[in-house]
Amino acid sequence: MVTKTESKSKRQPLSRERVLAGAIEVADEGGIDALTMRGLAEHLGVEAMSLYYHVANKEAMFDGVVDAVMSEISEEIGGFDVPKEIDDWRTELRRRIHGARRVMMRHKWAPGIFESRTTMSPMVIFYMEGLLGVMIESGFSYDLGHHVMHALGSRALGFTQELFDPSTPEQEEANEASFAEMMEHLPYIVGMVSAIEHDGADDTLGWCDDETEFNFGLDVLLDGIESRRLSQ
Amino acid sequence: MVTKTESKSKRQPLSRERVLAGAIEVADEGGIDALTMRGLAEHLGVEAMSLYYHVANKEAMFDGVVDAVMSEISEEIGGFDVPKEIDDWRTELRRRIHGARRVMMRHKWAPGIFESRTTMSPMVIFYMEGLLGVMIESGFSYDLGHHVMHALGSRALGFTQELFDPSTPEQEEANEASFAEMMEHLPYIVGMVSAIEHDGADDTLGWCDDETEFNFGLDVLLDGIESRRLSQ
DNA sequence: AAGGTACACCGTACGCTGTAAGACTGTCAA
DNA sequence: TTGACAGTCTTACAGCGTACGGTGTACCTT
Repeated sequence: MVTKTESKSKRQPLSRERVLAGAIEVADEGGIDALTMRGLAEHLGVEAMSLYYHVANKEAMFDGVVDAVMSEISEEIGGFDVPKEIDDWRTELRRRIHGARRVMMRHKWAPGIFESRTTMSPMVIFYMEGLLGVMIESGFSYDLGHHVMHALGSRALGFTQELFDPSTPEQEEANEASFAEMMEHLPYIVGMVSAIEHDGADDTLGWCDDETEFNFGLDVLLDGIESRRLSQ
Repeated sequence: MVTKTESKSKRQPLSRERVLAGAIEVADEGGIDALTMRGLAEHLGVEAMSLYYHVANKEAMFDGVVDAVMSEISEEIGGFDVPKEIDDWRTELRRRIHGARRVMMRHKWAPGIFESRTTMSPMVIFYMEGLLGVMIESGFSYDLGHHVMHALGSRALGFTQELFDPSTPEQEEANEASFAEMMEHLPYIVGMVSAIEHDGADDTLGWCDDETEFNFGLDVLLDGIESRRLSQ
């Protein structure tokens, strides 16, 4: 009842920024499924319906989160502007994409929500504009630049769709168990696994180093694109 | 009350197969969000809890649906077995991937649920075994084959992660509206759009022909891989 | 000082979801 | 006839997003 000065100092005001930042915190801590309106409200010391003053609905909140992540990428790579002088377009694209990837790795849930958007985030558009600008200024035709954007797809933002990555150790075990069951019908995969385990050059933890694989795929694409640029 | 012979002839027994087939029907008709346990039950003329006798839970049902879609792909391309004689590995891979893609295009919701799986579907494993087999029998090292599987990613199954594809005409309009607003800050994208609209060679409906773009990306990858195979 | 007004937040309630627990029903074997 | 069991349904519950209306507070005007 006697809450005159207390409530004033305690509760800092809510805002769209605080809602989005809180959403990212909750998702970082508990995964995307932990990000519920009620849960986020509790995290912010507020009631669920209060969020709706700053955000139209959950879907709109996701849009905002995507924009916030893109801002983080912008900081990471020092903005999206196209430099006047470009030594090597591949180096410049790689620099941006790897920066985006670092941010994505900090927020493992982010790829999933980027994929689920159906309307374009302004910040993503500006990011794409930057990539395209680098290409155009390096002698790409608009047509080739367009193709490249599609060919890169989500790789432009630093992530790929790894089919079936287990998020928990139990799932990993389950996968390996079902693998073991079918082994006799999988001569090529079994051969591959044992061949890779044998020399085990570039894998430290599991037998697939995400970073290595991402770079391999990116290099194949960029190399193939370069040869098309030269012959265009 | 007098339902002696009626119910017997009417209700054909439920089964795991009927549940999964029904799930695919519901998703085809109303999208993945329309696929709820209650909705599926109604579609099958049954109560929701009856489904749980044939399927452990919704997640397990999704696993089953993935397997069912993979079976459809298997039929589409005449099985996953590795042929004894392979003329050109690229042609053979393309044949399989395009077959998978046709099935995915019949079930537009399918990519989303493939991406959401965390444990591996047996049928997907067999599909991958087939792709890898084609490569190994064509002179790939296991190491290179492994890289290729990662580099292809979801493209191996015939779909790519197109960032922000609007699923409704309203969303498309919203996108174009927000585009128009930012146009002055998007010189490269504006240039690209007008350049492509200008000659408009291979696009019939929108300005991006999914099929063309998919093939472009796939060709870039396969070409780049071939050159690495030759120099391995 | 008194009243008006707009903003920020909250309490309650509704319809939807997946699914746990247990009761019913029909079919077949002993 | 009796029992067992597979298959289905009834009921119930907790959690979700969010519509609606109310409440408190800050500030401006008179």
